Amino acid sequence: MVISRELYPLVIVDVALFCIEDDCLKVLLVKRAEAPEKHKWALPGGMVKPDVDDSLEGAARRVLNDKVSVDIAHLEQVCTFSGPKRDPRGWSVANLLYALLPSDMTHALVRKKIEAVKWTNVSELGGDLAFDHESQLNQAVLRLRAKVEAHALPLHLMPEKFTLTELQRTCEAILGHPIDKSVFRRRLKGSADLVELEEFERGQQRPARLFQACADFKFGCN
Amino acid sequence: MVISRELYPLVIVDVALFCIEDDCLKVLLVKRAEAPEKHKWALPGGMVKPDVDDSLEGAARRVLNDKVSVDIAHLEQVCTFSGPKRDPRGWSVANLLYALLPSDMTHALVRKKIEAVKWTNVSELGGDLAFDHESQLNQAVLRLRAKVEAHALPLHLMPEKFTLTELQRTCEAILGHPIDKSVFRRRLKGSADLVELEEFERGQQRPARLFQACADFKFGCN
DNA sequence: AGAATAGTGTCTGTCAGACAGTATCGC
DNA sequence: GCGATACTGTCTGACAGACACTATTCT
Repeated sequence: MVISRELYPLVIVDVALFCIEDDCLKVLLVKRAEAPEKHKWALPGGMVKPDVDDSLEGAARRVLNDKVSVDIAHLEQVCTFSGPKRDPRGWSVANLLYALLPSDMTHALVRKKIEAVKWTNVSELGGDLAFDHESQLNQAVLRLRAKVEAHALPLHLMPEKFTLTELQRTCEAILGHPIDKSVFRRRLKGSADLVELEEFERGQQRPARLFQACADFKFGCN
Repeated sequence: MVISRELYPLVIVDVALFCIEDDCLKVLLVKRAEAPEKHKWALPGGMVKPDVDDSLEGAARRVLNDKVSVDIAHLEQVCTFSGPKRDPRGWSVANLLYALLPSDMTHALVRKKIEAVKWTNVSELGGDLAFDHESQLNQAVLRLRAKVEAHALPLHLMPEKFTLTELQRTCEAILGHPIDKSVFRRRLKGSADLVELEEFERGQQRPARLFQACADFKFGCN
């Protein structure tokens, strides 16, 4: 059955999946195995399938499962890109969502239905992404940054247990600039999102106390 | 031509058009002239038409023009509502946008293609809106409030010339609580968005200085 | 002891909230 | 002068930035 592209827009979800690696904010890119934009790097994305998906968030979850076999804790709408030109297949609406992957799961990805996968430092983009994905990625980064600036803690990016210094490095990676240690820790004092553990991380120096996210933590709901 | 609803989602734009009337924040509701949800009050909205629209914003502008004959200065995406159940016609994606109408234009509306139009106080909703429009409206109000709380000035709601007291009343109507006068004015001192005029509004008391938005004002871009 | 990292204390400037005070109009 | 509204001044507390300081580990 042929659908008239003059009558119905394509509905797409694209996902910016972030993680922290080497104290840098990275985003998942996939190499497209099919036209259009074949062999180009892109955000993982795909058509919304009304017979399978229950919502845009569900579609985004399915796409991530299909392409890299991950289940995602946090998923959030950013904004929408639309128009006749942004996809050569026709008038389209791309719904951008972003998601956060804990840093102890970045190596658990399994490539499927695509040519390749990579984590790319968001500040070192080649500038040759498919479609309008570079604009999309910029919007997703801006949104994530805005949340952290509004004092939301990106705990979904952290492993189960972490030190305050690790959390600070994560926030710095997102914001793109250093934060004063005492300012950062002062803010955390009153936070109900963190649970102080009686465990310590032992290294080459003074051990650091470990923390974890509180049970009902949701990013962005203060 | 029949389209398989199992394969392609409906793409809709819904618009929350706000204005200030009697120092209250009001939203435009239209009474639907067609099924589904015939005769129910709803946000103005409609299908995106790829053969006519150049983007979701363009579609929203067209919808407002079609139903109440207004051209809108400020239009912004809020978020998206999706799923198989929210519209009886099938799996749909409703893109919610909001817009601001200057208070000296609220009587310029011309009803077209709909049964009726009304401005409704957002804090006095009957609770019987069509589809998920009540949730949508709540999201739009939250977004508008967040912007004003972040010190964006809702100048698109104001007439061309206005006093600081009028602007304060507008912000209070959006936020839903009073603001201290001196705090409000102190903030405005440094604002590049306002142009101080040499005109005054004369009334029963001491005349108040008039202001207007600066030439390149855009809501939310500080 | 010294290096390294964890964690704290304190000074300062900025700004919001609260509220009182002054200024300028019509009557 | 009086009422009403426009507009300003000032005190206070909360908090961010800057930076120095103490604490605890390993070598």
